[in-house]
Amino acid sequence: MTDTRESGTRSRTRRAILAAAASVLARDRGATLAAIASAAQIGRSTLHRYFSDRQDLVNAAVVDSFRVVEQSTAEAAIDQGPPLEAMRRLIAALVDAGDRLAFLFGDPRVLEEFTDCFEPDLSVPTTVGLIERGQAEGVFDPGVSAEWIQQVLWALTYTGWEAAEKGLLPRHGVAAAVTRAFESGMVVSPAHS
Amino acid sequence: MTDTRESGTRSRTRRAILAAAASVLARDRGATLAAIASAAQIGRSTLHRYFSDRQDLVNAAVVDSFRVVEQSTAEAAIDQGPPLEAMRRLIAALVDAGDRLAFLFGDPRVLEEFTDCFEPDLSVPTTVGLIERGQAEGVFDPGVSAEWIQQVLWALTYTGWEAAEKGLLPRHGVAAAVTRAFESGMVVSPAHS
DNA sequence: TGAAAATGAGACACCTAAGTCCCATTATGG
DNA sequence: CCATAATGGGACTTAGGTGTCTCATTTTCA
Repeated sequence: MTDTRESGTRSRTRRAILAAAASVLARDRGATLAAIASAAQIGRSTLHRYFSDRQDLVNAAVVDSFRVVEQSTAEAAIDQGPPLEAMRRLIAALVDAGDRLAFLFGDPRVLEEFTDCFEPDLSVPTTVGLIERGQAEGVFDPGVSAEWIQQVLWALTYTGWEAAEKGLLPRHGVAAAVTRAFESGMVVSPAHS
Repeated sequence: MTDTRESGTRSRTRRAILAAAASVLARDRGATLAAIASAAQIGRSTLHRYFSDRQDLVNAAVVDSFRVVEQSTAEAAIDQGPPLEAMRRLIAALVDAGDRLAFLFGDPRVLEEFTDCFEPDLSVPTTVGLIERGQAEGVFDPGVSAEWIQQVLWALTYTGWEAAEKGLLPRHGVAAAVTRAFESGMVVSPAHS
C-alpha cells in the first residue's frame, strides 16, 4: 500500500511537507510555496524535489488529507454501534483532523475537482453510509438528503475548528459544541410554530 | 451618508463592480482583476479608475458586503417579534444575500482584518443582540456563547448557499433547510444518552 | 570510515497578474 | 447639439511567485 521503495528519510520529509501544506493552505489558500516550505522546516529546493509543480503539491495534499480523514473515520468505527454514538465518535475524529478537514472543506473548488477522479475505498465505511443507516433507523432526519446532512456535519466541524483558531471556543470544547449543534441545533424547546 | 458628489453613472458602475467582485471572489478568492472586470461587464482600465489597488477593491467589497448584509438584517426587523420568528426572517434574508455572505464568510482572514477597524452602526439592531434576546427568553441555547451561535448561523447559511451552487439543494429550499438545521439539528428524536 | 543520499542556499530565466498611461469612442446631461 | 464625463482597448513596465539548475554541506547507512 504505502511506498516501500521510498527511504525512511524521504518518506518522513514527504509527510512533513504534506502536513505543512494542508495546515498552511487551510489558513491561506494563496500561500507561497516558500511559506509552505518554511512551515515544513525545509528549503524551497527540497520541496521542488518532492513535488515538481504547485498543482502537483496541492493534488498530493488533497489526496493525503483525504487519506488522513478517511483513516480517522475508519478508526471511529462508524459502521458499528448505534448511529448516534457512531456519529459522536466521528465528530470527535473529524475535529482531531481539523487541519486537514479545513483544508479540504475550505475551498469549494478543491473538492469538486477531485470527487470525479476519485474512486472511494470500498473497504472503508462511508460517512454517507452512516447517515443513511441512521436515517433508516429513524435517528437522523429522513426529511433531507444524506448529502445535505454530510455537508452540515462538515460545515459545523469546520466552524468549530475555526472558532478554536480564533479563540472563540476552547480547544477541548470543540467536539462537544459541534456535537450539540449537530444533534439538536440552537433552539432549546421543541419549536413548532 | 452615501456619496452625493458622485454622478449617477459612476455610482451605478461602482455598485456593479462591487457586486461582481463579491460574487466572483466568493467562488474563487484568487480570481484575476480581469475576471472581476469581465463579470462586471466593464473594461479592466475602468476598474482601476474606481479602485487603484486590488487591496483597495477587496476592502471596498468587504465594506460594501457588510453594508448589504446589514441592510438585509435591518429589513428583517430582527429586533421585533418573537426571537424564533425574527431568526427565521433573518435566515431568509441572509440566504438572499448569499453571494455577499459567502464572500465575507468564505475567507477566514477577510473578516478578522476588519473586525478591528470596524465600528458597528449602533442604529442597526445586531445579530448577536437577537441571539442574546432569544437566549434571555429561553428560546436559544443559553449553554453556549452568542458568538458561537452566530458562527453556526453563518456557517449553515453559507453551506446552504454552497449546496445550492453545486445543485445539492434546490434554490427555493435553501432557507427552509438552513432554518431546520439551525433550529433542531439533524437528529429527530430528543436524544439524551 | 567512505560512498551515496538528502539537503539548503542561492542564482537565474520565465511568466502572469498588477498597475500605469494614452487615445479613440461612446454616452450623458445641460 | 455640444461640452464633458465615462468608457474600452491596448501598449507598456514592474513585481513577485514559480520552476530549474548548480554546488557545497550535511546526514544516513552499510
